[in-house]
Amino acid sequence: MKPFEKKQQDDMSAVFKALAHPTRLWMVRELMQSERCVCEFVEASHLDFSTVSKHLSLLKQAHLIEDDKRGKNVYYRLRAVCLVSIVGCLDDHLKTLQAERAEDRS
Amino acid sequence: MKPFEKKQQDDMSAVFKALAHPTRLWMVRELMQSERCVCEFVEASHLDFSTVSKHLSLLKQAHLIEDDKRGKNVYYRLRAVCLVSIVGCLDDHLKTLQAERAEDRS
DNA sequence: TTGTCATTTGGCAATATAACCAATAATAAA
DNA sequence: TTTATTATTGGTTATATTGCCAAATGACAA
Repeated sequence: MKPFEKKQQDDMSAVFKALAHPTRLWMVRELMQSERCVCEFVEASHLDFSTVSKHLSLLKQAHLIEDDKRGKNVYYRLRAVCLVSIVGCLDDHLKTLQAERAEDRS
Repeated sequence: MKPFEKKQQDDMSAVFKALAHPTRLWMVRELMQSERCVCEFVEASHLDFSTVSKHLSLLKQAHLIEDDKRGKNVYYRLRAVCLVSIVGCLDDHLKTLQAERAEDRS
């Protein structure tokens, strides 16, 4: 594998790693609706401010979201548009699996 | 969040977790080409048989691949067709980012 | 049956991740 | 300026993940 491909591979692993936590996946889904500030995530999740901030910064490092400070607040929004189709794709896949399991039981 | 949504969320996290390791991502890419038996992965990766087997079983648990034993060998193949578009999508996204960085440097 | 090959499973040590608290930074309001 | 608010960073502990080795399984061959 060429170094370029290797890097691409590692970058993509980082993307999946970023999405591999229920909290971060929930955050991405929220951002698919509209931008949110850190405090909104804190309020809705009942997690510590520091925990939320670290989750967001991980998503940012993976180039999936971006932030911008306005007034006292930091607002995050989706950067990788392809997330919408990826999550949609997997929702369908999981629904199909569930239907198959229901089928097997009947 | 309803219990059903919660489960869907956790299932999807499991999918991303399964994809979040360079070795497993490589395996998925290989399986996008054609089915492979465990020993082919072992040979190509220089990892221990047990390590390879565990990676594959993790992908299987996430319902992304399926296996079938023929003779002495166990063959794995892609189960989640949507992986092709997901990986393609992210390849494009990462290429775009790289192009942007090249742009910034010039 | 006995042996051999391909794979899986259990166990262990090294490393990575997640959550909290405390401390710090940056901005806005008083 | 001082204080309050919002967010990030550093540190610690608990938990999860990864990779290897050794042992167990399962199917075919002799």
